[in-house]
Amino acid sequence: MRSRSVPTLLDVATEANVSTATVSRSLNNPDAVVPRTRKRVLEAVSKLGYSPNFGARALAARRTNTIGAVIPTMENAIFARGLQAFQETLSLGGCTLLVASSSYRPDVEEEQIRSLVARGADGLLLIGTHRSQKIYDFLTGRDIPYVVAWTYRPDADHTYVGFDNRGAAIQMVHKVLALGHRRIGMIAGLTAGNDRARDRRSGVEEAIATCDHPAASLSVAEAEYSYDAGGDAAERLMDGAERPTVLICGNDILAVGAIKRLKKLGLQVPQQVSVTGFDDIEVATIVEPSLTTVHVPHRDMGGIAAKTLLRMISGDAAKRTDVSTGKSHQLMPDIVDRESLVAP
Amino acid sequence: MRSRSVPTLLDVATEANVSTATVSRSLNNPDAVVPRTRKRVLEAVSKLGYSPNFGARALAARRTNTIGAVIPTMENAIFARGLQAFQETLSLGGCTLLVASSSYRPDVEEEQIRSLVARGADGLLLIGTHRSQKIYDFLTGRDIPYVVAWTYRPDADHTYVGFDNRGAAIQMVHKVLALGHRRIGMIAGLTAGNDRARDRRSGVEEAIATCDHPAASLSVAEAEYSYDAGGDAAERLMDGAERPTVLICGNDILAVGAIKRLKKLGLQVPQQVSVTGFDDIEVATIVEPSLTTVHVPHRDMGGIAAKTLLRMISGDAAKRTDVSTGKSHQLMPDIVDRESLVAP
DNA sequence: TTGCAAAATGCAAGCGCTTACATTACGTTA
DNA sequence: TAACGTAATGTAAGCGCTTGCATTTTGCAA
Repeated sequence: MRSRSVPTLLDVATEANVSTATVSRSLNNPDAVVPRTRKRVLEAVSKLGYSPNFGARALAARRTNTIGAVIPTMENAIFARGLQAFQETLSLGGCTLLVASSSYRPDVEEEQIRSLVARGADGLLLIGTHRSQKIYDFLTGRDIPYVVAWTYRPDADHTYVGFDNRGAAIQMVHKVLALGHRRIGMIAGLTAGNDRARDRRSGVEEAIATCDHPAASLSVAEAEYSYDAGGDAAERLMDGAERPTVLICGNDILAVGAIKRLKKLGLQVPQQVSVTGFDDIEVATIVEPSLTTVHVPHRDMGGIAAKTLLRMISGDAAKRTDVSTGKSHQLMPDIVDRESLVAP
Repeated sequence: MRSRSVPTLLDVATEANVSTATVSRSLNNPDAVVPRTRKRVLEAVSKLGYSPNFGARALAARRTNTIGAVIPTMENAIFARGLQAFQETLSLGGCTLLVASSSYRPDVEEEQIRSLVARGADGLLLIGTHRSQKIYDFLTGRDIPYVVAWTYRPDADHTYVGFDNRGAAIQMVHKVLALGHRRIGMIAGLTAGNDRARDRRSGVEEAIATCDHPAASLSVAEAEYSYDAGGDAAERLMDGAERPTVLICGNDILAVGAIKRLKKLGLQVPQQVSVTGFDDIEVATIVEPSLTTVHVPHRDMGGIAAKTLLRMISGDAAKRTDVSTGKSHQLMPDIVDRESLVAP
């Protein structure tokens, strides 16, 4: 039998014997109110257990100090880590982060984006470029700044904070080739609707097609993001006519799955087959042999994305989508040498 | 020079030549409107690219269909997995999930909880019980249902969806004792402000104190949630006067960190030292030797928590905090035997 | 003490939406 | 065809907050 309804600004005002305007100001712009009054207001606030209604505030103030992020899934360490940094930097800037995950489904992603915008997100963090133009138009039409992360493109279509997936893949191929490998297998992540996976795959394909080792051959298998799928793909590849001497993997999970399976099949890694990864998540150092992989500075990326977004939303509407305000930022991944890659 | 401002309900109404009430109804309660009208409205909506303002809606309707969750960190696989399932179930029930992370800081957590409530969360998912009574009062006073997850207690103070951390720890000790270990080391997670970690630690301590093996001894080290910290703690423990024959770890990350370090120090795992974990995250199967650990059904837990919350918020205000509506649910963890634990 | 500018506070108009209630349109029945 | 019940639509009052402008208070110089 409680349920005296939730206290509002007016209740606080009455309690403190001031107007609602003064209460509002004591809360949002303390300097505009004399200390004595402010103190009285704050007391009333805590006495009543008042806490402002966000929707009403957003409605009246037309600013929410909220940034939204839509990620494919929380179950992927690389997003988790980047987001954590993103959030930390954001809160330094006084912004709150709202996270939604799309399960890699474009329709869900679109819905989530709209939902975040409806909730008043002042800006958005998006993963990868691959989405319908309609969504970009929607965002632009509403003047909502966004940054595209985990990907970098030299074009000026969006504000990117990321790295060149394809370039890094090419680099890895060159390294593999230089060691003398010629029969190469690739376990790619699912490329449908995933530009990062696609860039990595096409980078590998291109690098091999255009290299000056005529003997170099490539066979590719795609696998969903799981250890088992990586293992299955590895098994399939090793069953092929041209048994590869190296397996280049689209991400560390696939690589680790591959290593485990190869060992189970009695193959020695890296003596008989080398394996490489991509992302450099922690498990890369846990698996044996430890994984030679492409290191991506996820935390830096999150931090820079946050700063970029903060800058973009603080600019006045006119400048929001301005190129100089939303300057893209390219991060440089590098290969970290561990044990899983050796000469054939 | 675009910036015709964002379309509102009124714009749509004008465009479709109806009242705002009709537009609102076509969107939220289609059956209340004749198909011909509805069609006209929907056309206007898509022509204008209208999308409702969430804050305004929440303000007027006093219901948001939103559930909030505050987790310690996104960088922990166990929360990520549970949350993913939580979200999936929630969206089946037509609810959206808002996630915030507290970095294990009580003050931040409180702030996040208030912020989620201010944002209109209809219900909350909280991790563990350890927080100031003030917060629970706040939630109760506002009639906001919440479930406490990742922990289960037989009391009726809250609605729990979780498991008995202490019980599981005790179980593990019995197993270790039964194998013949007597000099036991424990690497516990940081227990300050973390009831899960504390329960696991006290479970181990109690089980050893009350067992009927007078020779059994225990030394404990705490470590933050990282591989390195786990390794350091392992090293410290092995340097002690009574070198343990088994290391019981408060979570898998610590256990894996310990295994890696022990191997580096030239100790054979499990022949010279056994190691056990807690959580059963994927890396438990990657490390060598694979980890004997306590398996916790994280996904189930997320799903059940979501269903419980959904049930609680659909009840009318009077029943919300009713015991039968918010029935606690205890999940049963079990030990999965792998390679890292053998007789001394 | 008086007068005045500046600082502090109050007033009230919305922000975009939902919904109780009033009004209108429609299809039936006598 | 008239009268009436019902379904469809419209009207308008807020929901809780911010903020431009009006009003009051304050501090200080004369």
